[in-house]
Amino acid sequence: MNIGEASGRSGLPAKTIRYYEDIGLIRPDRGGNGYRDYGDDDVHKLRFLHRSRSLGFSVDECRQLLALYEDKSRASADVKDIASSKLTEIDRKIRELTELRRTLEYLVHACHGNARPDCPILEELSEHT
Amino acid sequence: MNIGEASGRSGLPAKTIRYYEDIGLIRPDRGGNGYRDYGDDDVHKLRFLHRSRSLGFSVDECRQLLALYEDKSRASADVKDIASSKLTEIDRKIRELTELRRTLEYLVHACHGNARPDCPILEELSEHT
DNA sequence: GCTTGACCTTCCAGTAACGGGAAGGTTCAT
DNA sequence: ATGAACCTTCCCGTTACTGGAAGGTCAAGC
Repeated sequence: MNIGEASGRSGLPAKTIRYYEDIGLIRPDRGGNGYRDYGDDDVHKLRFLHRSRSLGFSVDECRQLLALYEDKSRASADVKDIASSKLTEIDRKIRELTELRRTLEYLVHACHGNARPDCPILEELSEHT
Repeated sequence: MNIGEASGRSGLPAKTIRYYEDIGLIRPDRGGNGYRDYGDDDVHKLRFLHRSRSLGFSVDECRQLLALYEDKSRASADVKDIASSKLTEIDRKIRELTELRRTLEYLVHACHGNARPDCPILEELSEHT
């Protein structure tokens, strides 16, 4: 498929997809016309990149995560190390999002209807750190 | 307190804290010596910024969230709108992190000990989208 | 077959969100 | 009073894109 469809299916702008190719994250085929040609697995990777980027992982971390899949020759111990260090980080992110969620929920429900004089959102936010 | 201590307490590099001042996110006082002087509430804000940035919110989204607290004159309906649209996004992020977590967990436990021939991490990753 | 519009290509320049490091002022302990 | 450890501004570099120009390709309709 062309880059437009890959963009539509992955949610990533075509510009970004080309950029990811520039920095070596994905290697699409080329048609005789010079157009990039993406397969379903490319779309999987792009979708994965879209997600993990939006969750606060750097492009380099995404590259590591992708490598877990792609580098079939990598030793399993390495895979475990990288994956479990990411697991720790993911758990932290989930905890923090949950706390942020609770705080916003409070803001929506507790400060109802009228001007909030002293909604303690920031105190809430930092109390649970 | 000086920027070094504010950095230590918030987890943000001093460079980043100065940058956040440049773009108008925080307004510390200045001492007679020209040094920036941070209060506890500044540290709260910085800690909040540190967190929400690492969770994939843009600086501009963080600015909105901070504004929920700071702009006391804002109408409550606006607060609710912004906060609840962020709530939706937070829920999505939590869902995606949970799925990513499950996939990595699988990678760590299911592909144990030896070279993985066909660890379907990407299929897993995209299946649940 | 020829145009037209929606694709695609490369390239170059700009932006956002920092980070490194120079050049110099301040503070504090020895 | 001198060195270490802070702090200041300024400027340049990097990461991860984003916009736009200039031009090639393709499928549909006349």
